Amino acid sequence: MAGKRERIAIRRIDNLAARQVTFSKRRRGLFKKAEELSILCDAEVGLVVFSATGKLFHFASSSMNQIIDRYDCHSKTLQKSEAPSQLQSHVDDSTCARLREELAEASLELRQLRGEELQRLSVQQLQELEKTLESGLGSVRKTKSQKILDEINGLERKRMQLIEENSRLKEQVTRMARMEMQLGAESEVVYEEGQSSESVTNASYPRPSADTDDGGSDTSLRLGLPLFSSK
Amino acid sequence: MAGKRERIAIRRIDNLAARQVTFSKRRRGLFKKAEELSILCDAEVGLVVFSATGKLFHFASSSMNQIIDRYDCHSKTLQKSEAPSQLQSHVDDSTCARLREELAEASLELRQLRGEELQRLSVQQLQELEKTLESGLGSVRKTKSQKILDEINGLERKRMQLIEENSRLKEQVTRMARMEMQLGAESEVVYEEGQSSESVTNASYPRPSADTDDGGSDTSLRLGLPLFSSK
DNA sequence: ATCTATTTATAAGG
DNA sequence: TCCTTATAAATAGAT
Repeated sequence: MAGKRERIAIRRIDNLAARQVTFSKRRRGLFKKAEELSILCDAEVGLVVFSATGKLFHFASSSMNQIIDRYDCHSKTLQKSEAPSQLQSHVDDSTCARLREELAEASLELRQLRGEELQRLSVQQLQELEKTLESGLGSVRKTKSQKILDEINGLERKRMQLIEENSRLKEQVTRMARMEMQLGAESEVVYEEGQSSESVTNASYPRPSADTDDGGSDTSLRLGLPLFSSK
Repeated sequence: MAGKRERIAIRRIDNLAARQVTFSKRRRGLFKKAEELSILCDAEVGLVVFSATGKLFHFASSSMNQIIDRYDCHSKTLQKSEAPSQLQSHVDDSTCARLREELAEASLELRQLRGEELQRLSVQQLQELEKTLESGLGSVRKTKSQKILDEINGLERKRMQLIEENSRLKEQVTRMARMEMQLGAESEVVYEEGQSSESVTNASYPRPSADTDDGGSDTSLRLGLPLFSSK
């Protein structure tokens, strides 16, 4: 009886009648969902649709003008020092429009690089996009590896410095212990000795020499884990 | 294991967390459907959503400004005489500055996705960039494959149509040749015969019937070669 | 974010 | 356009 429904590809429907039928069905669905979103989630939603034949359909959870204004000024974060001189600010109506265009274009490119809105692109364009992404990915991975190696080397260097400092300290402790020993008969005071050669604490004995650690001894570098995620 | 789903009433969701979760889910769905409608039905679609927290989300099949302009035109019905007062231009410097900022930001992001200016990024940020690129690349490849298959199918269909037309033409030629033969004694004129069944030219013999090719017989589809570059 | 049971949207056909 | 039905897609609720 009824149609065996099939999945359809998202590309322009060639048959005019079918396109119009689909347009009304999906338009209704879209407007319904727009309204539901605004109600369920307390969001402000504005939706404008022009059919291929030029007919206008629109929905606004509040008023369309209000939404358009809010969209236009979205981050007019500035109360700003209003220079009320209309002479100056009027210069750039067209500049503004051009900026908007450029921004729209850049945003589209960004979305496409992120894998969105690809349907209208030709195979040729997709090919270019793919090449761009591959090359970008290559650079990113190379840079990341380099940075990771740098950080590892940095850590290694610090570790070495600490080991050195550590032995110096141990030597010093030993020397002092010997001195105490010689005076021991008089004062009966003995210092404890011994620490694993790997553990370093900021012992409160007088510092043996100048600070050999340039830029503070912060050894907790934050790596963007997990390292080496995949190939 | 998973939730027994229940139908929900369409009214504001009271629980904040639930409202936010629903917002992101439904927002994605709505935007997807908006894009699909614009592509499937060749419609111009503009969608603006402000979350309850004031965040802006938007989609435009062409450019939002264009859509807003077209919307304004329709709703006003009035071309009207421009009030030439300087108060007219409501786009001020702060908007312009904001646009410039956004554009700069978008440009930087674009360059970084393309693998430039990565040095100042942390390993963490590079990691994120890498993930974004990988996912974008996946989408692009998927879309490209689909388009290539579409084009192949289209070509195959056209080829079939041409083969059919070809046989019709050959038949016609044969028929005409026979007729000439019968008249041959008188006029001594003979038409040549024969073409490989694969080759089709626009023979200048009278066309056998109406044009069966809707939308022109352009069979030279441009594929973005090389196809199937890599996985 | 991920998973499923369910609801919802919708393609195909009258 | 509306109706019907089978099926694809979205998503509520839970993890």
